[in-house]
Amino acid sequence: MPTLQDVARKAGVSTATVSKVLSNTPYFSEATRKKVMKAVEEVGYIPNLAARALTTGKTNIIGVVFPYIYETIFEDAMIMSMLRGIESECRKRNHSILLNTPRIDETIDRQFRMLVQSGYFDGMISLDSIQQTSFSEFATENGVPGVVIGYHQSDYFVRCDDFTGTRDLVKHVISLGHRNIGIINVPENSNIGVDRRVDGIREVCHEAGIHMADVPMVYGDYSIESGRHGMKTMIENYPDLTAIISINDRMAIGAIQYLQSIGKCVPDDMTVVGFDNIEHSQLITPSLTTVDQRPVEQGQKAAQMLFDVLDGKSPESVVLDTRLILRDSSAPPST
Amino acid sequence: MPTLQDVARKAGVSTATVSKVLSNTPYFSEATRKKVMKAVEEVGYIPNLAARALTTGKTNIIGVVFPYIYETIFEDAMIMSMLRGIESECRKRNHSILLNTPRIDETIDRQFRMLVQSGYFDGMISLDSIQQTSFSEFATENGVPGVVIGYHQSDYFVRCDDFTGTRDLVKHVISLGHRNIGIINVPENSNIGVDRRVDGIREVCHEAGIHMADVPMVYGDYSIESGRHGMKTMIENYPDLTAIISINDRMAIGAIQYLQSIGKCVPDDMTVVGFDNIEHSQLITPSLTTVDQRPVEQGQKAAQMLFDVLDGKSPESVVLDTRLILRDSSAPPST
DNA sequence: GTTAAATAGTTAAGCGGTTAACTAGTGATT
DNA sequence: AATCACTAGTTAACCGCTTAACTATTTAAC
Repeated sequence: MPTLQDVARKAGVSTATVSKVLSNTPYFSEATRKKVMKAVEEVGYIPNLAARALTTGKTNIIGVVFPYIYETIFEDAMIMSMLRGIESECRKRNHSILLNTPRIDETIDRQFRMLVQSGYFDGMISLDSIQQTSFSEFATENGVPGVVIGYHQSDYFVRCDDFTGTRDLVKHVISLGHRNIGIINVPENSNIGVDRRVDGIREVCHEAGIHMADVPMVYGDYSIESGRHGMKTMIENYPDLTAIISINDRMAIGAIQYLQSIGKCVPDDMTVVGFDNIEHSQLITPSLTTVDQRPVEQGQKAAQMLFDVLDGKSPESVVLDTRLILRDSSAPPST
Repeated sequence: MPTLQDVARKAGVSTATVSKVLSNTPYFSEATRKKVMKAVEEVGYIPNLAARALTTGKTNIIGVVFPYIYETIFEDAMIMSMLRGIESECRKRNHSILLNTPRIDETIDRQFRMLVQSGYFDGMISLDSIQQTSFSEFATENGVPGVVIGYHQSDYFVRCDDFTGTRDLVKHVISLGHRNIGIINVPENSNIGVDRRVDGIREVCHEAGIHMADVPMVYGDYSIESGRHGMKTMIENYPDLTAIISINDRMAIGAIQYLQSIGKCVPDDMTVVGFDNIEHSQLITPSLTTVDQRPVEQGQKAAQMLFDVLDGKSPESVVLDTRLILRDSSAPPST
C-alpha cells in the first residue's frame, strides 16, 4: 500500500504539503495541487485510516449497539429497520457502522466495554430501552458521545411516542364497543418503552371507566409462541373477553393463531391488535390492526442527531408520532 | 484515556515491558507481571486500537459486505440470519463487525473501495451472488483475505446447494402428480444462486419428461408485490397450471395472495412452493412448502473459514445441504 | 523604502502502541 | 576462570498521518 511518503516523493514535495492538499488546508498553489493529485493518482494512494485515526483521534466509525436480548435479534425487523435508517445517514456522512450486540448479564459486556474504551468509535447509537443496563451512559462516561434510541436517560434521544401509540390503539378498540379487554404483555420493568405502552392502555381504560383490576394480563417473551400460550391461558381463565391488546405484533400473531386453532374467528369472536407493524402483520389472515413506530425514521433521526453532536451542536431530542394502522383484526364485538 | 506510558510510569518499568506482559511475550518475571497488572488496573488502561492497528497492521475488524440491491435489504431475514451466524463466530474470536452495503452501479462503490484499501479490515465476508460485481475479488486484489457466501469465484466460499434444493422441491411437486408447472423467477443472469435453482427445476422437469418449452416463466423482483403480479400474468395466460414454483418465498407468498384474492384455493386449486423458509412462510395460510438454506450456518461457516485463513490455514470450501420443508401449500392436483 | 501581512512550503514532533536490538545479570558448562 | 546461554528489562526506531512552528518569498500598506 502506497503511503503519503510515496506520494510526496513522487510529487517532489513534503508529506505536509500532500496532507494539506488532500485535506484542503491552506496554503498551497494550484500548481502543487496538480502535481500532488497527479502523484496520488499514479501511485494509487489511499490514506491509512488507522494512522489517521491515531493522529486525529477520529475513526469515522460509529458504533451501533443493541442488546442481544434474544437469539433472533438480528432477524428483528424493527431493529433492522432502525439500522437501515442509521446506515443511510452514515453513508451520506461517509462514516462506517460497527455493529455490537452486547450480551446481557449482571455486568457490562466485556467486548463492548473494550470497544468503547479503546476509542474505536467516534460516536455511538444505542438501542437502549431495557431496564438492566444503559450502554449510552457507559459511553458518555468514557467520552464517547451517544444518542439513545429508546428511553434511557441521555442528553440526546429518539423514541416513538409509545404512550400515545397505545392510547390511540385502545381508543379505537373501545370505540368499537369493547369493554372486556385482555392484555398480552411482557414482564414489567424490563422494557421501558413497553411499560409506557401499558401506561397508555391503562389511561384510556381509566378514561373509559374500565377498572384495570378487571383487565386481565398475561405475560410472554415477545415471541409468537409465547403469544399462543398467553392467549390460551387468557381464554381459559377469562372466556368473556372480546378484545386482546398485545404490546407487540408477534405475540398478537400468536394469539390469533391460537384462537384460530380452537375454531374461533378473528375479528368476529375476538378483536386482536398489536404494536410495531412488522411486515408479518399485513400478511397474516386476518391482517393485523397495529401501530407503526416508524423505525427507519427513528434510525435516521438518531444518526442525524449524532452527527450534529459530533459537529459540536446540541440537537433537540425527538419523540416521533406513531401511526395507527387499521386492518382486519379489529371489529365491533358480536352481540 | 490512560496510555501505555501511564501504566509504565506507574509500574516503574518501560513501555516495552508493559507491552510484553500484556501480550505475554517472554521475558519478564512474575514480580513485574504483578506490578504491571496492578498499574493497569489502577489507571484503568485499555489499549488504543488505532495505535495497535497502525503498528501491527491488524484491526481486529472484519468487514461484512452485502450489496444494497433493494431498499429493504436490512429487513431481509435471510441476510440477517447469515449476519447472526457471522456475529456469533466473530464474538468468540473477539473481532468486530463493520457493516458495509455498497450501492450497485457500473463501478465499485466508492465507500466500499476506500474501506478495503485503507486497511480497515483484516478480512472480509461478502454476500456475493449477484452477477454485476464481486466484492471479494476486489478485496483479494487489495490484499484483504475474503470468504464469499455465494457463487462468485473465490478461493474460499460457502453456499447452499441451490441446485439440489430445487431438485428436491420440484421432485416433491411432481411426485404429487403435477405436470403443468409454472415458474416465478427473477431476471436471469442477475443472481447466480437463483440461476442454479432454475437449473435444478429444469433438470427435474427434464427427467420427468416435461419440456421446459412448456413450462411458462414470469419474472419478478423478489418482492411479495411482484409475486402477486407475476401470478396474475401467469394465470391469465396459462389457466391450466396446477403448480407454481417460485424461486423465493416472498414471491410465492404474493402468488398465494393473488390466488386467494381471485377466489382460488391453495393448495386445492393450485400448489405453490417457494425457497428460503423465511419466517413468514410458516405464518401465512396455508403455510408454505419451501426449502431451508440454513443461513445461520452459512454465516458461521464463513466466519470460521475466514479465521482459518487469517491463521494461515487453507480451509475447505463448503456447500451446505438444503432442507425440504413440507407444509400445507402443496398437494396433489384436484382431478 | 521599510514594515507588516499573507502566501507557499518545509521540518519535525507526536499520536500510542510494538518489537528488534541492545545491556546486564545469573547460572550452567567446560 | 572463561565462555556460553538464558533471563529480565531497556532503548529507540518505526507504523503513516497531521499539524504546530518555522523559513522564505511575495504582496500590501503607509
